[in-house]
Amino acid sequence: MARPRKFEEEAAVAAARTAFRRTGYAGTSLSDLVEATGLGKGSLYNAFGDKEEIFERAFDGYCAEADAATDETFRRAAGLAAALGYLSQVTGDTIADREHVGCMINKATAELAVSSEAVVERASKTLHHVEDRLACSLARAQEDGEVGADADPRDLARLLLAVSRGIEALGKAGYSAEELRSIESAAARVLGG
Amino acid sequence: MARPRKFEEEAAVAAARTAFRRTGYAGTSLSDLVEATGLGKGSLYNAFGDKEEIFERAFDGYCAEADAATDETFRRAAGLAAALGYLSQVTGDTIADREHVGCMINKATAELAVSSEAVVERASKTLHHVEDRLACSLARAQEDGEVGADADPRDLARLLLAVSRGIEALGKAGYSAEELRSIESAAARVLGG
DNA sequence: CCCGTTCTGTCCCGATCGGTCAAGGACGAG
DNA sequence: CTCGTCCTTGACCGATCGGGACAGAACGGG
Repeated sequence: MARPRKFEEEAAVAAARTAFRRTGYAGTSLSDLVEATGLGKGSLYNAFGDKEEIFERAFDGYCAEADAATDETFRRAAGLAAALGYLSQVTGDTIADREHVGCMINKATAELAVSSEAVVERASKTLHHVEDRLACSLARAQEDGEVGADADPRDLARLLLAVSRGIEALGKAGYSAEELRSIESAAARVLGG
Repeated sequence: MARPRKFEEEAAVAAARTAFRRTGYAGTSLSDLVEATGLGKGSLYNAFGDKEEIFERAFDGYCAEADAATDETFRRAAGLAAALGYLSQVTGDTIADREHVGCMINKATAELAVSSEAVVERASKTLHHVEDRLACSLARAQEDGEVGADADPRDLARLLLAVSRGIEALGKAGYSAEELRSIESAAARVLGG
C-alpha cells in the first residue's frame, strides 16, 4: 500500500561503488553520486541515509563480490595450481587496469584505516578469506609433494597474499606489465622449486 | 631589502605532509593545512601556490626522505642480510604504526594514481630505487653463495619489494604483528633456504 | 474510486570549500 | 631615519559541500 521503488537498490550501490573506486570517499561528492546513480538527491538520502552509509554499502558489496570471486577461482583448480592461479589472476587484473583505478580494498584502507574501524575489519575479513583458500590449496599441494614438506602452508599462504597485494600496489605505482609478471613468476619459482 | 620569511619553508612542508598522510589529499582542507602549519592562509598560498602544489612538495619531500632512508638501510649491511634487513625494517614500521597512518606512497598512489601522472612517476622512482638496492644486495649474496645461483637477482629483488609493499598493505588492513612477522620470516626462509 | 503511504524531484540551508586581495607591518638597503 | 619591498593577516569571494524539508506524483489496499 505504497509507492514502490522505481530503481534497483543494488544497481545504485554498484554505480556508487564505481564512483568511490575512482575518486575515493572524500573525493566523491553527493552530487557525484547523484550523477553516477541517476537518482535524485532525495531518493539517495531516503534510501541509504548519509554519504557514509552509501560508502559502507558500496564497500561491503565490493568485498562480498571479491569473496565470491575468490571462491570461484579456487573452485576451478586445486593444489599449487590454484594458488598460482590466484596470483596470476591478481597480476592480470592489475595489468588490465591501465587507468590505475585499483583494488577498492587497498583504496579504502589507505584512505580510511585511520578513521574507520569498520573498513579495517571488513577488509581484514576479505583478505583472510583469500588467505584461508590459499592455505588450503597449499596444504593440499604439500600433500601431493608439489611444495616442500618443511614449510608451513599457512605462512606460505600469507606470503603469497602479501605478494599479490604488493603486485597490486606496484601496479598502481607505475610498474610495467613485464615487471609485474616477473614478480609473479619469481614467486612461482620460489614456491614450486 | 625586504621582510624575510618568518617561517621555515621546510618545516611548513613537513607539517603539511603529516596532515596529508593522515587524511589524504581530498580529505585535507586548506584550513586543516593552516592549522597544521600555523601559517596564515595567505602565507601558505603566497609561498606555495595552490593546494595541489603543497601536496606535491609534501609528497616529493616524503619520497626524498624515503630514498635517503633506503640508502642508510643498505649502507649498514650488505648481501642477504641487507635485503632481509630492509624487509624487517618495513615490517617493524608497519607494526609500530598502530594508528594505520601508513606509507604515503601507498596512500598517494591509491588516491591519485587515477588523476595524477606526476604522483605515479614519483612513486615509481622511489620504489625502483629500493628495487635497485635490493637487486644489488642480492647479487652480492648470490656471489657469496647465500642465495641459489639459478635465480635472477633482479626478479628476486622485485619479489621482495612486492612482499614489503604487501606487508604494508596488510598491516593497514588489520593484520596482526605476529601475522606480519610470519610473512617476513617466510620470505626469509624462502630466500635463504 | 479514493485515500494513505511511500517515493521522487527540487529548492533551500548553514557550513565549508579552495582561493583572492587589500591593508598594514616588518625588515634591509641606502 | 626613510623608503621600498616583501611578508603577514584577516576579511572576503563565489562555489560547492553534506544534509534536510517539502510538495506533489505514483502506487496499492480498501
